[in-house]
Amino acid sequence: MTSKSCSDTPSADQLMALDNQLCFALYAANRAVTARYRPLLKELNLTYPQYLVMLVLWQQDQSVQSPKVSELGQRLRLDSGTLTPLLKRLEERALVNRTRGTDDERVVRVCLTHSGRLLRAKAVSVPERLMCGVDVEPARIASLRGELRNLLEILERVEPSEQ
Amino acid sequence: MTSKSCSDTPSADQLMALDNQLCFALYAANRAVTARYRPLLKELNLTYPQYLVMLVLWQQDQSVQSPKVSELGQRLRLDSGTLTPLLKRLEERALVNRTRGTDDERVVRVCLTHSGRLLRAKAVSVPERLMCGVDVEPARIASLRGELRNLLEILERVEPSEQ
DNA sequence: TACAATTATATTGTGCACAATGTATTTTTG
DNA sequence: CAAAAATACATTGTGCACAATATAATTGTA
Repeated sequence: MTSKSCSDTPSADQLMALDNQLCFALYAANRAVTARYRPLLKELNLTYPQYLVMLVLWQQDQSVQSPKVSELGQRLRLDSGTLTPLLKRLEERALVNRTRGTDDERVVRVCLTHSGRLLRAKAVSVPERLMCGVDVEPARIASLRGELRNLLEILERVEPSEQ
Repeated sequence: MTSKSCSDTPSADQLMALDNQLCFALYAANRAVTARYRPLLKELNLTYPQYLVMLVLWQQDQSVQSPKVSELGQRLRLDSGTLTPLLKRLEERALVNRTRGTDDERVVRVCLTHSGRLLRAKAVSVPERLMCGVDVEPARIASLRGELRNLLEILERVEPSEQ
């Protein structure tokens, strides 16, 4: 007998099978979920990443200061190359204002406009309506969400040592 | 007492909190995982979606017939608008051949070239190396993958009735 | 206080995703 | 068999993602 049994060392074929990869499951599930959001967000005229930005802004609307672009980026794990044009489109639609800082002229703070705040009322029904007609127990959703956050946290913790 | 307790009916604020949404957990985890693939795939000069296409082609290389573009699309849940330019780029790099069907001139079949087949040898180490230095038990990965496939299956089953 | 290093955002370019539309080729139907 | 419907890709346009680079402002340092 060798030190490891067959079940311990899957073949290269098995390791490379599409359906055995976490990456593809994540990739496909993510697109299936965003596809489910799409018709709901279309009613708000928002894309999915734009909706995420609005969620952050709605959540922090009570804060003393509007978030910087970099703070939105940290929260959503997006860089300025993604956020800058996205925020400009939201600004064109008068949902947000981008204002250059007075003390530090490098920073841009993003705050909601009146219509941006109003849009929240139309968005509150989205989370409930999303899983309408989909037979999944809320507890399983919550557990899956927890597992994904755990994975994300571990991956982000490891990065600094690698690379 | 009302018919439902507070814990049964979370507030709109709670429902709309970014961290309470499955969608964001999926979105962020997916990008974190693909970011982990990126340096490994750069050694093969493949993007992540290109890698997924190659995985399908490597897996089906023994098949009697090469897959159609539409079959790749079904497998990966991608449409021709995504696949056509991606496959053209793989063809430019001489990893695949795209050949118009002889019997049915509408279909395009995609097969591996010699170098496309050779590239597999360089790719076999990717799955193992991916989670190197990341402290997650394989069993948890497998379970998460199962949950995601389950979710995907449910979402795809529901679609036809809705929309 | 000059000047180097750092910080925060913007710009450019490539490659997905996906909706909408176009085009050529079957297949079905009257 | 001809016209209509369906099929399979291709094209176009918009909006992310992200790498690489640029620009401007601030901070640290000799």
